[in-house]
Amino acid sequence: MAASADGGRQAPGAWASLPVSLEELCLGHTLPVGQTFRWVETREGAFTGVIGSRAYEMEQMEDSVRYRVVARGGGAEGASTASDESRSDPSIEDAEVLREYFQLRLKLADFVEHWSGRDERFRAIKGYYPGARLLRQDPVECLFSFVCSSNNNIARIHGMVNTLCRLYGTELRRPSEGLGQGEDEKLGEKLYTFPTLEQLSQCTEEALRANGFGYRAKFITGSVSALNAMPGGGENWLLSLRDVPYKEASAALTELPGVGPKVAACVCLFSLDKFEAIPVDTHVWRLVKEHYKPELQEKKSLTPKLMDLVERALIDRFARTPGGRTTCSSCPSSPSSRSGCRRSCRPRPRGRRRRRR
DNA sequence: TTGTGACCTACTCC
DNA sequence: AGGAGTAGGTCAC
Repeated sequence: MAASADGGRQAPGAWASLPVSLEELCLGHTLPVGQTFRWVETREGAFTGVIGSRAYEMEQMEDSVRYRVVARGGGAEGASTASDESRSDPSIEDAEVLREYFQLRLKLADFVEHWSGRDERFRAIKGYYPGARLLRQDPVECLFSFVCSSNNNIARIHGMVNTLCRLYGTELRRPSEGLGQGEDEKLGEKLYTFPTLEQLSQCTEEALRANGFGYRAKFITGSVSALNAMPGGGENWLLSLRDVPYKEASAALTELPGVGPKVAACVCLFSLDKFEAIPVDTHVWRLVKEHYKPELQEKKSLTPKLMDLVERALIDRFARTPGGRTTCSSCPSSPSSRSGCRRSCRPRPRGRRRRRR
């Protein structure tokens, strides 16, 4: 724990360590692959990003991941999903937030073994993507991030999510000594929480359009309004979807403007514990036609019905047990997620891929 | 039920 | 140089 950061200078946030191997958690295969848009790679193998009301710096080490909190929320905790941190040791809470976010209670090796036994192709390529984990994100953040994702690319989605945070989120406090000076060019000068629904309620379609959201502007304001109309509040309504079956949650989400089957699947998978959700995007669609369902080659467009079919095919292939039940309830990651098909297949033994910017 | 085009924007390819 | 194609789609016909 608490290794000193650099010889002399007192580090504002002490470094601590998560005892996980690269096979269990590789930051480079988990954070910049399109399931979250809140992390910036500040240098090789090191990322800075915000979870709830804490900003973390994380770095991939030989047999662990080290981290420190570089900024925190103010009095009003904003989008924090963690319980009250005043009651217990903040450093314990800091670690617990990470364990929950990275779902470290789930052992990735068990699932890699299971999928390897079910699919030859997975077996052949698994070594190229060690430690690619599924995150458990805040549903509000996840929803609005993926509403921005339609007809879009990762770099631009990243920019839009940052804009939402900068315009409507809460600025996080850095400890006294200016932390991380010098790496701020990539990071931006300030760190913000993702805005709460209440904060998002301030935004207008015109303001969003002026900030480059395009036709997604009315999706965002529309979804904010729809969520605000939910009895008990939109945040609670979204969280309550964790307790209903996947298809039910997905159907409820697609009622929101800007949320189609693909975005709903993303929100279900990345924030609502629906491990059987498979976001069928253009890449998954192509991959499935190429390797699993060649008879679909002739299909022109990807209709909701076909998305269902693709999803079922992948569930059958990877999650079905001989008894006919799926293993989805405990499945930590989907082998069909984009981490598999978008990345080159060059071996990266240390798992630290460069990202193009 | 499926197919089609519009929708914002930036970047790559040719 | 500049148009077409594409990027992790959704919506309205």
